[in-house]
Amino acid sequence: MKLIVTEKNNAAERIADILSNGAATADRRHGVNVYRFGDTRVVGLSGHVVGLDFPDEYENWRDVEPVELVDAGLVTEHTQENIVRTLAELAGRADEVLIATDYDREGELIGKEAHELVRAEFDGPIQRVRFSSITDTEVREAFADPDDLDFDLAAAGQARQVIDLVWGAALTRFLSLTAGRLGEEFVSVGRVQSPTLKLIVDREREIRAFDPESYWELFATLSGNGDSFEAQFFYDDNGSEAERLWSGGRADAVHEGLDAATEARVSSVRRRTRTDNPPAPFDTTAFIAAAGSLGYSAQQAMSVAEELYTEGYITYPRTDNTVYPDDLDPAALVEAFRGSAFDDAASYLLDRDTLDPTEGDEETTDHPPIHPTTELPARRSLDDDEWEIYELVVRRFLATVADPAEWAHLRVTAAVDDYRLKANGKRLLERGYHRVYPYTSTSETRLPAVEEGETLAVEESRLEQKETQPPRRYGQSRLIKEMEKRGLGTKSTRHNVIEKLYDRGYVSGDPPRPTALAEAVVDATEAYAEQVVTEEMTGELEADMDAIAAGEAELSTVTEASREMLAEVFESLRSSREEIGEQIQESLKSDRLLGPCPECGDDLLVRRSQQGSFFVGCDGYPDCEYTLPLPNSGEPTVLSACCEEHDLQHVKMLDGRNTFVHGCPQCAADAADESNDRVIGICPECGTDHGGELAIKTLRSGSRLVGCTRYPDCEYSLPLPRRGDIEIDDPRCEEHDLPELVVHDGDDPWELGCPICSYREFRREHAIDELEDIDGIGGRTAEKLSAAGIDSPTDLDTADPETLAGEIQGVSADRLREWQGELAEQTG
DNA sequence: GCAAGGTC
Repeated sequence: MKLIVTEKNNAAERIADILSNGAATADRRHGVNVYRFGDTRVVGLSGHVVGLDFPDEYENWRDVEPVELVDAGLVTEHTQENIVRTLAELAGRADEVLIATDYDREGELIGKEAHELVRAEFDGPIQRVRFSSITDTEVREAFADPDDLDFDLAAAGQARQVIDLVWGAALTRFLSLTAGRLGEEFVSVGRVQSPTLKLIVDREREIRAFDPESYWELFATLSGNGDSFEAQFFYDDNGSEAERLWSGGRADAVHEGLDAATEARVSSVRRRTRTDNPPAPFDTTAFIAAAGSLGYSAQQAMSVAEELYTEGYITYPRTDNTVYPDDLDPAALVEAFRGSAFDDAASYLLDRDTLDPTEGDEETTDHPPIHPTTELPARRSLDDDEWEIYELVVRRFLATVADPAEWAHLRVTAAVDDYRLKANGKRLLERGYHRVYPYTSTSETRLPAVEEGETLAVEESRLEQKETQPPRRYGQSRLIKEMEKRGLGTKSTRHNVIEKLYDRGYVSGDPPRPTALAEAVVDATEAYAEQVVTEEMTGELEADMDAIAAGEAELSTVTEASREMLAEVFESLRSSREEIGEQIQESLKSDRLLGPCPECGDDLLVRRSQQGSFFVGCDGYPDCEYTLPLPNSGEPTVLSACCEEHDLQHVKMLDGRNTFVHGCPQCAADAADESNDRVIGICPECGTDHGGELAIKTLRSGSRLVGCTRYPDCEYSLPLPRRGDIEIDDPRCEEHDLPELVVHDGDDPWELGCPICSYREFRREHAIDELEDIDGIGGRTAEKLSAAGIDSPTDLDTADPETLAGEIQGVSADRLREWQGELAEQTG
């Protein structure tokens, strides 16, 4: 039997399909897919199936000195037992084994792991095949000419594993122990995460140190032939054009001059056409950036893309490649979109003579750029996010084979006495790729047609005082680009690293802002282990890995030298242990510090109750028991803005799209204490028995609700929006005999209606959203389920498929059972 | 429980 081992299931399936001319069938063995055709079996790993770790005796953080990890031996352990067992069983029956993992360094190491697992059961030939993308020709050619595994290249990957583990674990434990942070909230350090964090912290320091400078800009409205346009004053500054004036006196003088003038003479008109080339194919970084401008975080964008990939609608989303492989036939792929939701774009493109795809700078050997496959999803089989991302990938592909756009640029300069004004206009001449790719701006700036020498009227002039701005914080996609530029992380890990910084409490908000903890950790690491907080370590590691791969250095020599360096770091850390610990602890406190306690003058801090909810409490506890509540949604973060009345810093609740500023918690509590409940009707729960009434209430946490006046004896309540004035309107709901509520927040009043009806509708929509998250359930089906009384995934899970199928048209009991299974899998 | 790298 011939055994083929790939890096992932998806690759196994496709390779089996190609080599068997579509005849392969799948079996499951210990929950692992094994593809079979003739005498061949193909099995996919799941990336690394063995992991590197310290032996058990190093497990306890308190009992082991971190420095002991520096020279500790390492052991490998199986991390995917089912796959390892399947592989071993297949190897036992094989008489030929081919390793077909990805064609890159990490793939070679994964291949070596498979090699060792196979070798334990089998002593025949084990060979390696390499192909740059899983396409018919490439795969066939690779299998016709197998090679040997490159153990040097795999050893280069092992060097990375060892060095990352030893440095990361030893320093993470050291900082966590010195700061007294053990358990879930440890203080982590790593070769990739720490330099990334330093990027964010350094930028924040620049922003803080920034000293804004005033400057002035001048504008004038010019008109001629019944048309008017805006022009800006400019002057010559040592041979280059400048618009900003740095002296207020000079700005006033120019303004007076322009104000006094009535006429401007057009001194030049310059027309140029500009070619606007279509974008390069998507690699992971460019994809994340494009999805980012649609509002997706890096992590969200990748999760959706991975889902689309697993379903077979797009190619592998983790790639650095920006050049389509030779055997991608662009015309055939465009043709596949005829008659689809992208028919217009596809037909337009197929009317061209040639479809010549763009290329980016990077051509790699493991995966093609991200593009759609010829398998098209039905709109209703995807949820809104999936469809939006799918459409982005499709349109990006279509854009790469479309024509360039053409712009007409027009520049007009005019003279007013000795002063000069300019205006720039642009018009889209040829839409080109913008026809199929609506994500980049095509907004035009129109200027009227004016001729050189023409006289225009000066309608009005304007002086604007401005200030220079500090550098901007890195957004997530910008951060990923910076990481890529510096060689930090890989296409598969960069977005996870950013997510990790959030999880560790190093950054919050979007764009990510560093916490005081992050600054303290970067400070401490810069002082004692500079290598790990700069990209220098990655650079040196790359060089060492290249040397190992080229056979010029030994794995053990490289890791020994690295351990030696780490030992020196620990030498210098030893005497500063207490100082570092105090600094980190202080930073942790300052991240939560609001201001003085009104009762005892000690510090008020954001704290967390044993139940996990946040509140404001005094550092003097238990001597001082002063507390203030916080809203019950989101994670609190302390802002720099401060309440003048109470000297407490404002609090913001971070909760994705539902993020809001809570403000001063003392003010919120005071406002609630001063507000009166407004009775609007009878409590539906206890009104008839105990005379409970429903009232609009404001809680000390800032939340508002419609609740029973007999609280806490009756806990009936309905949520109300946090912001805006609530008006009680005249018409009453017939069903519930309650008034309709109107929320005034901003310009448009929001008619909330009867609070019971409105909450019921909110619950229904929420239920539909949740049901749609189950694989295989589209928007329509979710609505049907909801109409049949399924209010949540739990309801679906406990429903009897036969009964429910009888109530919903077009949904069989079998499909319901399928979804129940899916649900069980998704919720684990 | 530590890292970073695969993959889901």
